[in-house]
Amino acid sequence: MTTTDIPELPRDDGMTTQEHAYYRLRNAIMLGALRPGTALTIRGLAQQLDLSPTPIREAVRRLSSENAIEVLGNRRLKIPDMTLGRFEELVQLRIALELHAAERAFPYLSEIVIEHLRALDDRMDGAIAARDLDALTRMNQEFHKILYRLNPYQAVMPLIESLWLQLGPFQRQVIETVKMVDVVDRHKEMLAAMGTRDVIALCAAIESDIRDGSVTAGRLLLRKAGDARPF
Amino acid sequence: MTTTDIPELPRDDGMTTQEHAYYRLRNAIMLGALRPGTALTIRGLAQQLDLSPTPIREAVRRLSSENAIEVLGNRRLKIPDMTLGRFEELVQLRIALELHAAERAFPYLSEIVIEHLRALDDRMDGAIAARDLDALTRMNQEFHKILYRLNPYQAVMPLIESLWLQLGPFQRQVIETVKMVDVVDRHKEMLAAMGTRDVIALCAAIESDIRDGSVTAGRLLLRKAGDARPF
DNA sequence: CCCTGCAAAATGTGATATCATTTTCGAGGA
DNA sequence: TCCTCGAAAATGATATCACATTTTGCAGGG
Repeated sequence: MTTTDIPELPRDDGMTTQEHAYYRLRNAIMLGALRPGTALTIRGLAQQLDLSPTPIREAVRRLSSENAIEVLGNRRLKIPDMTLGRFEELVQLRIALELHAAERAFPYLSEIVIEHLRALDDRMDGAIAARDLDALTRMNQEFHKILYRLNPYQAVMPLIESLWLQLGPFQRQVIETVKMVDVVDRHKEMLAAMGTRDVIALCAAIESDIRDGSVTAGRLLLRKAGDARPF
Repeated sequence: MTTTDIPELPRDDGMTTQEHAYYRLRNAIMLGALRPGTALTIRGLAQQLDLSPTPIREAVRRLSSENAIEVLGNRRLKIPDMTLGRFEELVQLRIALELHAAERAFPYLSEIVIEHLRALDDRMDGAIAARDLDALTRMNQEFHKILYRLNPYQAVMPLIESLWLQLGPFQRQVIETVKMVDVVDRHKEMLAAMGTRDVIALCAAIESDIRDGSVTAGRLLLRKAGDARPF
């Protein structure tokens, strides 16, 4: 068994063991701590997180339902492989869903929220200066999430997060390759569009934001072996 | 405990107990056998399905990750309530996702597939004549699924199915109220559009198909108590 | 008739044990 | 050196059990 480190995560009071395991695994996947193709075992994870297999299996099943973990026929688990075709599919889906979410959140935009997002963006500049990839990823997602969740009738966020979860394992390798400067510029564009209440410009900025990370990613996947061979 | 009947479902060979429980519950929810607001208990379900609580818990967790079952803070489970706001949100999401899926599946359309869909549509006419709601629902979903899954890089189907799952408990009441004639007409429109390879018309037909079921549904929800009170 | 409080029953959770499969790995042969 | 095969180890699945918490139902008081 490869001893992939699952980052620790504080356990809130009243939190179920299974819940804790779920969020810890989820966090690890989102941040790219588990690479595509990584094989997992329930007992191995149980040992790593120092829990019994039962809550681990439940956490794993939840993640498998979100397509973050693949359950193979022979009852073994792995982080899904990334292929060029799947990657493009996921990116297109992100665009479709996140633009939809932004449009429906737009009427709920307030000056207070925009100010909040501005502050978050400033902190992201700090994370960039500090080369803190994990914090940057987390805040980037938080930025989008705050916007999308303005719409009080929430059904879209879980779907978007499933996509983030599926892209997570691969994202790490992308970010490590890139200079990571573009991301934040797009957020500045998004903020400007929000300031002038320009929904078209906002959507355009979001689409660019999503695409930015994808260009080099696609190049990475192509450099490997087209579509057949997993990454 | 209300003894809500969970419809039986054949258990394929090599199928895990947990998997069987998952599909059986999923099927029950999709077909609307469990109404919104229904309270569930793990032990109760275990007794009903004649299993131990362990595989039930895993199945329930999977469904909770797909937002088909709500896990309340006090550790109790229920089928989520339906409100007008949530319903409209889910319908809008269906439209956004299914049009996206149809567009991306379109290039893979072949005459054989269209013929297959035509045959399925004929069988749906039979189900309508026989007033078999369950079969109709199943075949209706199958119809859409066959189309969307033509695109070989599948990531969208699980998201769409999560939406179907969330609409399922409410759908039953809608269908029981309506004369159920429109649905199939839309499928004929879809088939016509496929025949002439007209993607615009196909998308329009799909959108109408999705909306059709929603009009009366929205009216049902309004007749109740606006948005605050659950259905 | 309605509210309050308390004891009994029921529930979710998580650890453990057992069983059937699957994987691992090294010995022996080509 | 490479392949085959079989035994040992590891693994996933599931039932069961113990425990803490919650719900339920009823008795007693207002």
